[in-house]
Amino acid sequence: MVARRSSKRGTIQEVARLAGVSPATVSRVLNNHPRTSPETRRRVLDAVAQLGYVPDHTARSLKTGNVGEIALAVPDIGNPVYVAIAKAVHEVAARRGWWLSLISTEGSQTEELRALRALAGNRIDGLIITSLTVSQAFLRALEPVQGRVVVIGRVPDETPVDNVRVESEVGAKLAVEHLIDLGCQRIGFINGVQGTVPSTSRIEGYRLGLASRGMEYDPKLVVESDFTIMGGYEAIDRLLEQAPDLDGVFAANDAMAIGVLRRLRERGIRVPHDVAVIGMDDIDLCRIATPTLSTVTLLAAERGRIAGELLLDRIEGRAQGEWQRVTVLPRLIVRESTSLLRVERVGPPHQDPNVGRQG
Amino acid sequence: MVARRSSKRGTIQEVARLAGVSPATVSRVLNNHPRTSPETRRRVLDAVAQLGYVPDHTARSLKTGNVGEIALAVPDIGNPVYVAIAKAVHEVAARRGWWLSLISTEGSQTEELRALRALAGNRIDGLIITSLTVSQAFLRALEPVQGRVVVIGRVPDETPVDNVRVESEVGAKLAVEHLIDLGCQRIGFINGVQGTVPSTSRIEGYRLGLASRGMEYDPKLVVESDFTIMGGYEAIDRLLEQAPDLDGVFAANDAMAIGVLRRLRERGIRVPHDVAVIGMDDIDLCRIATPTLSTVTLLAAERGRIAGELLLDRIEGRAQGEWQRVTVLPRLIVRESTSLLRVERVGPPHQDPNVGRQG
DNA sequence: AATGGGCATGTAATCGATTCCACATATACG
DNA sequence: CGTATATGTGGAATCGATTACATGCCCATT
Repeated sequence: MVARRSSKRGTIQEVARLAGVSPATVSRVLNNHPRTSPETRRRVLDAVAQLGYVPDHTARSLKTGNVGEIALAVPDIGNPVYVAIAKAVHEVAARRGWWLSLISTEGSQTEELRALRALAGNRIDGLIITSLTVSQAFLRALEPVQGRVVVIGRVPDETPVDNVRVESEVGAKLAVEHLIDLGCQRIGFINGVQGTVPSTSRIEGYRLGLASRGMEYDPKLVVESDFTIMGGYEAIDRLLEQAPDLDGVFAANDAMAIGVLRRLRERGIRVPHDVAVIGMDDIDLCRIATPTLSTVTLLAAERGRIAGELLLDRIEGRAQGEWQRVTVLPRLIVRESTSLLRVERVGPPHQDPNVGRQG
Repeated sequence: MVARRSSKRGTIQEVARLAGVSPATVSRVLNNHPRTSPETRRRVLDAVAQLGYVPDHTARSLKTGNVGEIALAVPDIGNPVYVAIAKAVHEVAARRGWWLSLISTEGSQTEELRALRALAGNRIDGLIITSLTVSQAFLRALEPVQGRVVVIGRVPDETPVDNVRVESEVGAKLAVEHLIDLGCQRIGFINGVQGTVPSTSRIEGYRLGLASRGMEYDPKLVVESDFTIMGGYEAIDRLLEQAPDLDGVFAANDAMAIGVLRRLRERGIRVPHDVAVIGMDDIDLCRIATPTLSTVTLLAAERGRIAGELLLDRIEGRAQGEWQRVTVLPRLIVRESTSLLRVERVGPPHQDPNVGRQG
């Protein structure tokens, strides 16, 4: 990585010379300082236009001590959940006059630490980070950048950051209870990558849901996968092998649930008649899937918005003291994949009643 | 947008004082200059560790004249095509030691110009930009940043940038010819937002495809939509109203084609038996859709990779002179939505033969 | 006419690193 | 032993902006 700035766009000195004023005056005009005469102002702006001058952002940042940019680091920009978060943060940042850039960490801890280092080195002013696995190294790296970082996803209580969380155990519990209330007796669970924060809380919620309805936990009903469509597609085969009497499936996210729907259709197993399926996240695809997919929304956009506001409040100096802990509550969304259970359907497929609601 | 750097992480001066050397020496150690004694090196690194010192990126950039960062500006990070491009660029950037950040312009020209200004102001070293509508203002803004920008998407020949293109007319033509060769007589076309570069070239290809097989262009067979799933969903209704005798549909992208599939299923129209459907882009969803969706790939990942290499070759000084024009050729990918046309299907749905191929 | 205040502008210090140049010391060579 | 060369380190200039402070001017007030 070697580069050298190529096209000289001119400096403030050259603008000053051309306009016949001092660099200080040019700076004042460009930054809209109150005391500048209209005449000087015009001369400076003319010179700027003539040279095509653009202030050097690096020099400006060095002097002013801030760069006007925040970043959002997510494990995978291909994941619709993170896209939803990103769009929400982007909206907040734009409204409040900040530049947002996105960083895809590909789930690698090295990349996460790199993002935190970028923050420590003042490459950016603030960072919103969503980490799948909150390690000790990660927590240590948060120390030196206190007050400039917001974590989406649960961190230990004493961690010195603002934090946006979702009670995903509660969400998983809602999903399982919903299946049970529909009449399901044998509910399979397809989890994501073991050891990650989301997978841990979802298996916990699965157990809670069973317990709350007095049902036994059976390890035969649980398989592990990887949070992708193809992962769900192959996981349902393993699950059916372990538990052929299955009549409901809860997948730890919608992507896997959609893989499940696809595979079940291939195998001639009807949803929801033979097996009811529910996912989690409420991505746009749920409304496109066949049948439309019931799910539990974890309010990704809402969390993104909150994280954005928290971060900017903090780095704009609008908020001080106490680290914030904001928790959002999941909601159940019922669609075709858990409707009409064991009731024969008549007539053509109908329009999804949830079409048009906010994703 | 007001902020001030909060936590002082210390400066190179303080490290120097603690290590009992000069700032120059600290800098040399940190940048792995050849002539530094092991003893001094150790003392400096100890001091760095003790203070938790991280070099100020802004100051470093000002002096060295480059920031080690490139950006990719896309109209919509929610669009899988741009995600594919982003992943490819990210891979190239990481391999070559550059930091990549993503900018979502939301299709707004203001945001595109803002990205180009960021480049002009040395906030970033290089930029890859994909623009839906190449305006005069846009082309003018490219002038001052010559040699540091790559455009994905066609620009006028004389434009002073490296350029990666795809012959999407040829792609559209392939799709239409494929439908005709299957026996389709009345092929509808659902275009995206009129006036954008992609939509212009796709309607052109549609006409070319018809012409090459001696078929007439009928305006009744064309409707406009917006490149989204929901857009395709409602557009097919309009199209069927104008042309009830339709037996094939070419949608200007896969997202709309998937909306079409969904709506046709709701209306009890069988694909491909009654109407064959083909899209364009080859997004992952094609292999998940019911039926799996035939399409024409425009090689998004490949274009991203090429753009990344071109940009870095240029700003690393590895390439000079002549502006590059790289064109990739679309390929037809046949799946269920255009297979077995007018042949009754037997047995259960089969595995998509394209599963596993590179998206 | 002298004084004072407000205003527009210039001078120069500053942000925190990198790097050219000079210098001191150590080593090699004849 | 004296000179030449190699090596490690420090001093100070520098990148390009912002901004505190100083300055000079004009006009109002007494």
